[in-house]
Amino acid sequence: MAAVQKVPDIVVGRLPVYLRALQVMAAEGREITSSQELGERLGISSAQIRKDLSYFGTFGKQGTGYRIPDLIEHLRRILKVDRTWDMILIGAGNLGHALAQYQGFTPRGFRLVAIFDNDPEKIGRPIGPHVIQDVQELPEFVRAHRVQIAMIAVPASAAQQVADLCVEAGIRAILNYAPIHLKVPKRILVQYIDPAIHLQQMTYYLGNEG
Amino acid sequence: MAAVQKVPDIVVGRLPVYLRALQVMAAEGREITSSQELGERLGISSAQIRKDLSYFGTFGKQGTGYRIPDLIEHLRRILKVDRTWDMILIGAGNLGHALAQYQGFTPRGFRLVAIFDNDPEKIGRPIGPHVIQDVQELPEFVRAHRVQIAMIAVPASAAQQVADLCVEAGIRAILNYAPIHLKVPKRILVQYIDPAIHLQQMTYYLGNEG
DNA sequence: ACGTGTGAATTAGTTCACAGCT
DNA sequence: AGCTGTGAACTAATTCACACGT
Repeated sequence: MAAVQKVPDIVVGRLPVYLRALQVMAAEGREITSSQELGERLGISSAQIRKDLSYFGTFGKQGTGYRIPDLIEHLRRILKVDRTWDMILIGAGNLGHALAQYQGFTPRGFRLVAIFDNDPEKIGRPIGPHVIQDVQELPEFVRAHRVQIAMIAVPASAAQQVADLCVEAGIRAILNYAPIHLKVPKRILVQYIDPAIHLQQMTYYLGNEG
Repeated sequence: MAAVQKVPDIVVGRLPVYLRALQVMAAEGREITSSQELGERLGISSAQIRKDLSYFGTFGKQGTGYRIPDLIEHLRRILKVDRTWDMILIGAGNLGHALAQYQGFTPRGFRLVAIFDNDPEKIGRPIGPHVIQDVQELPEFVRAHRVQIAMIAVPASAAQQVADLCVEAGIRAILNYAPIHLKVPKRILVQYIDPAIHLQQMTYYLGNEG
């Protein structure tokens, strides 16, 4: 069955996790896997994996399982990472530097094409292959290069303003590292990364001994 | 009603988000809010917020709403961040440096107490107030200081090994930045941060024009 | 004999809607 | 008049379990 019905967000959210695990298996030289094996690796039920995949098609072979390279290709196509997406980064602090140097984007479908900051001390300095640009140049850059994805790594106090600028410039998806909820039009996709949120989720379950 | 029934994980996962938003409001000088206002800020229904809070007690006043400082205190107590948790960091690369310098942990209940790496070039070097220690010293340090939380910021190839070492040393909660799923005993809490996963979730929804 | 794909059954999560307090 | 807290109603997600193809 093709993806005619709307796929639940929660299912879409698991696909990249499946893809990552499959790529690990491929790197191990594995050719075939099963929903059961994949589920065991990820702590997910095999039924869940089969059901999730069934929203998009039928990729396995009964009695055998899934050919890893094939399933990887299908997932890459479904997630649209069978191409490379340009991204910009705003914020050239410690986190910005780490993101700028991160080698993990390229093999997974993403490429950083520009870094912006508003600090005159930083503008013009190199980070890896890039030079920090004035955030004022962001709108023109985004329009000229048709960039759709931005990563925001500025302080909380500046994040909303930067987000507004991005949206105005035509950015359609934001990965926000600032610890605030962004107010953006519904059409804009936003994902949040905030380590303290994850840590606080865990401390709830940690005993009081600490 | 007190937290007698088991609280769903998904509810626990939202509490830190509520807390963060309330702290923003408090910083704005606000004293009172309502489930409706909070929900609008976060894109969540007011009923959801009231229901979530009802797992833990009744914190609001009918006709009025919630006193922000009080609700913050309740959430901090519920999440056990009304104290400071010691954390260690393994991996002193770009990301490790960013995490080591991050000012956002302290105000939210966390304190980095040690940084480890296995690279002889890095061991002994300072990062902010810390000195990078040999990962060999990790077990003794964790035991001596009763550290319960570790952040893993090493390459994927080393992450499982580091996680095993942490678990063996007595770590109970792991925030893993390496792009692999960790195999750990069920009693260990693990949270994952992987920007590519978030990006791939968004590209699913982005049109094909890019 | 094995593992997929999938309706059906079950469980979990969200929203409704309103009594009750301020 | 306004907003909480919460059972009840509803919707969503997960798991079950098995027919079917290899």
